Amino acid sequence: MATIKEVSDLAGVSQATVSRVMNGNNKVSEINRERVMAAMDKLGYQPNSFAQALATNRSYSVGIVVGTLSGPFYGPMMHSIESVLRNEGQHLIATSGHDDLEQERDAIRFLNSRRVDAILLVVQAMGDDELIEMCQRNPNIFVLNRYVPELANRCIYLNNELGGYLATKHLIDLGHTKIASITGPLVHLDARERLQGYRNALNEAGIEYDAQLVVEGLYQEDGGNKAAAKLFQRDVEFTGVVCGNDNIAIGVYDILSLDNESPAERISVVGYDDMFYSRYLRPKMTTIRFPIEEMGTIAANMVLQNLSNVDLVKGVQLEPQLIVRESSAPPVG
Amino acid sequence: MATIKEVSDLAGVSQATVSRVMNGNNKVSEINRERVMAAMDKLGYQPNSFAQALATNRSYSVGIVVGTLSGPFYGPMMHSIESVLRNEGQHLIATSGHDDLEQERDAIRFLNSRRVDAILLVVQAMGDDELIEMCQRNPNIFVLNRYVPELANRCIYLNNELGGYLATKHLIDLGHTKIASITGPLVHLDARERLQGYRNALNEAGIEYDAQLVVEGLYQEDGGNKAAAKLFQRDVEFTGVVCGNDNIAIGVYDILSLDNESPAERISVVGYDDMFYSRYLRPKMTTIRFPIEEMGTIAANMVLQNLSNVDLVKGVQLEPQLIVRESSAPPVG
DNA sequence: TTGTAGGCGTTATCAG
DNA sequence: CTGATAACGCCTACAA
Repeated sequence: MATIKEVSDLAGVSQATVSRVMNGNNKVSEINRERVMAAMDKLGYQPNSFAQALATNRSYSVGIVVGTLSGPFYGPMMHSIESVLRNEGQHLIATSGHDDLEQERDAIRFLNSRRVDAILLVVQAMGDDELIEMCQRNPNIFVLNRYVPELANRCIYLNNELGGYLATKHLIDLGHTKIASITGPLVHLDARERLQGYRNALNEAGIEYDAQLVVEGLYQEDGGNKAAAKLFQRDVEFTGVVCGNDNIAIGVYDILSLDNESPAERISVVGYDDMFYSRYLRPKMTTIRFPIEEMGTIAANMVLQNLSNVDLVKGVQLEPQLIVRESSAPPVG
Repeated sequence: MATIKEVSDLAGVSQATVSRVMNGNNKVSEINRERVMAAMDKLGYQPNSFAQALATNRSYSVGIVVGTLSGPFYGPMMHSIESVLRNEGQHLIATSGHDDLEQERDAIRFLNSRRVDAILLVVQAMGDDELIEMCQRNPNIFVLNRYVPELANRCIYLNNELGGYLATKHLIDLGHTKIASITGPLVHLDARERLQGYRNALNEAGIEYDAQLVVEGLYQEDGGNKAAAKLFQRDVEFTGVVCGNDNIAIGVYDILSLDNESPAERISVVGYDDMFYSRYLRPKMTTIRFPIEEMGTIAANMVLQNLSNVDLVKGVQLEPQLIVRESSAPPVG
């Protein structure tokens, strides 16, 4: 690859001049500018960003560590982040932590040695303490989809309790009184918050909380099926189920279909997250929308602001929204 | 951030020695090694990869440009690529081209100036000629999911014709003779190839090709609905539909459901790609599996080989596979 | 085994 | 407006 020196030689000017035209410094004569441009063009010159970064101490890139590069959750988020970053001449370096502590650490190490201008963290495995310590060392770290009180001004997170409340309230409004809940793993704060929202709605409606109606499931693949099966095996009646996420809700769909039943007939089901495929299910799923893209956009903007030395006073809490589709209906009988 | 100099000062050795312990050079006395390690630790030292890359002319990172960072297609691919790369100490820098020529060029420019060790291209907008020219300049570019004859040894692609054949053959084997096809945009080579596979199967079975039964659709979102609607409005009979991808097949699902019909009852439908959500649909979709992850793995390995100077003699063609689920059945009557 | 010193490709300061 | 030249942080002969 051509270097600045080759360009300057070819153009018959100094390296400094080449550098100047690259960086849009206007103190260059028109004639020289043209000569330089021509030379660059001829050589297919691309500045070496390592050298640039070394000299300027700026990398013009921000790093993100997500759970996985695939999946309906992180994808849209990275997408929106990249869009706004790119508009400002920044680039995104994406790494994944696979919800594994060592890998998360490794990813962060990588981004640090890459001297990214900022780091976006969407991590599960790493504990609050470690997070806090890192943030103290590095003022350009932001935490997504997670709330850490000590890091309040660098967190962008969802009001999960409200989501759980909305889902439950929806069923209550439809007339349901026997409402079950299949939660995500309760080690996760968000699962606990969603459950709390469920309790709040129940409470508000004067419905007593019944532990028999609550089962803990997994967010992944068929964690939903297992948990749903468990619920149906218990000897309790219910006409609606509030789920920890869409995957779990799909598990309920599956269990119902074993009896040739469909959601909303005898049992209403409400998901959570509104993954893009939820609308492809039949019946279309009633769910809680999680503004993933918006979270990404906001995060990216916070980064940009921080980089231009605007003081960040507080984090951002996003509101979930109820999306009513076809999997919920008034109880029969 | 601490530099190598600070570490060497603190450890009371030269920078060279610090560099040696970093790079696992064993010609360092145990005592000095320990001193250095302690110093690094104390300072939270992270080598500056810009400086390293500048000095070694190696970045230990490979770049990829995909259509979008989100979506069920690119995600799994990046995921598998990152996995194998990471195992070898390489990192993935992901950028997106949004199927837009300027953005694709920009992404490539970025990766070039990042001096990535190799570039993986999954691009749509860029023409063959431009691709060829780039590959000539840079021997470390690979083309995924696309076949360019002149670049045969750096392409990893799918046997699309076979896929179209398998889908159609499946319906024929079930007893169907009136089989429609909703293709992707025929400007795309893969859509044309899939269509050709359809023709081949028909031909082999002695069924005459009927242009009335073929309609061109879009791969995205509701491109399927529109094309399906068009097909159903034509005055032709058919009992099976072979689709250009799963999205299009979902369009057929939707159209059928308007009449309260379900796939496999009167009309069988076969998708293409086996997106992960296809199994969540009811009835579960019969489709052609596209080994996306495998494509990623292979690509990553090619990169690795090329980096260790193994000569690449040929590209790789992957075989699609028929996945029979519930949306196809023998024709009734 | 260790240290010295030159070089990697840019930027930026400072004279001209 | 232009050109030397000293950083930037690290690696790597070469010498000791």
